[in-house]
Amino acid sequence: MAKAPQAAGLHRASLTKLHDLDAALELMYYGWRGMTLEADAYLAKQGLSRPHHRILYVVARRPDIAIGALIEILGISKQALNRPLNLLVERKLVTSKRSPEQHRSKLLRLTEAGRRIEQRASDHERKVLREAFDRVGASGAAGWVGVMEAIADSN
Amino acid sequence: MAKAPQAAGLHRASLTKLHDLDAALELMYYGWRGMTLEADAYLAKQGLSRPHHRILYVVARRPDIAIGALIEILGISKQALNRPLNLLVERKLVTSKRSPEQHRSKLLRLTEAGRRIEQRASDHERKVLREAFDRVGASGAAGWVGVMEAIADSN
DNA sequence: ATTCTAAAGTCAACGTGGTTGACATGAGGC
DNA sequence: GCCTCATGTCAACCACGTTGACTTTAGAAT
Repeated sequence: MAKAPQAAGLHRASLTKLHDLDAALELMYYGWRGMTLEADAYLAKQGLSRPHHRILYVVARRPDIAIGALIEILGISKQALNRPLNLLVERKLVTSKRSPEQHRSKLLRLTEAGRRIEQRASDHERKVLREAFDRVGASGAAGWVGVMEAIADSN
Repeated sequence: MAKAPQAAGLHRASLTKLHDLDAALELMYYGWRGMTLEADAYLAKQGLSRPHHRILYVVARRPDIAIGALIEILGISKQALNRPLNLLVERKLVTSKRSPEQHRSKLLRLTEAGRRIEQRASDHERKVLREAFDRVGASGAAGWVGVMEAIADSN
């Protein structure tokens, strides 16, 4: 976990389009990168990366989530979760306690520091989105949401 | 290189939203996954994965591209390109020839088989986009493009 | 012709994000 | 006391990326 992501892909375009939807396809790629670029750079400065952010993001929105539920949501294996989560606990960004009644599962929460980092990383992403939405106005934003929902639900 | 990507993330949502843009942020995540899911599954069946597809995609749109230019566009190192590209050449999906006059650089092209796989993989992605665009109509699609361009160009 | 340089190829070491499989621990249910 | 479930941990593996250090190839320059 280190290293800021590099330039990559340069400027989009420069490729001739073979199909009418190639431009849209590339926009999805560069859009994803555009949204995450600053956030990844910020996380890298903190010695963290995307998987850590995903954990922080989910735990922030589901305080007292158990490990098993977190695994489900992230869609990764228990072992894959282990390392990044332990790092977050070591760094005191996440606390892991057994609850009073339900001792069987551990409950995860963000510490103040964890909340701060989650917020800042996500803020970078939200900032990019906000500026884009502002640029195109409410109707454009609504269109974007409609398309993305259709894509997200296409599986 | 093998294994189809697994479910992961389940259904989107189920997370409480801390900010007004959280929904959009998650839409970007699930949108990217939604677009690439089928394509990745298809590629996995061919024993290929995303990096191979990126190579095929670029070479298809820039026939006779040199290795150096490909590295630039993909934004990865020469060594990182080497393995997947060699696999593609071994499988006769890509040909690599020195040109008559410019012997210094090799020129890459897709074979018929390479073109076919590139097309099918990209078709899966374009299909998802097309259905989404059809669902929201031309104005929604235009909004989507506007937002994505703003995001892509935000760096 | 020899030397210099640019493009490409190759090797080794490493980091990180995943995967399985196997096994240990901790705590509630019966 | 045992069973079971949630969690933790170890080892092996794979894919994808990185640097660094070289070699090979072939055009360019003196």
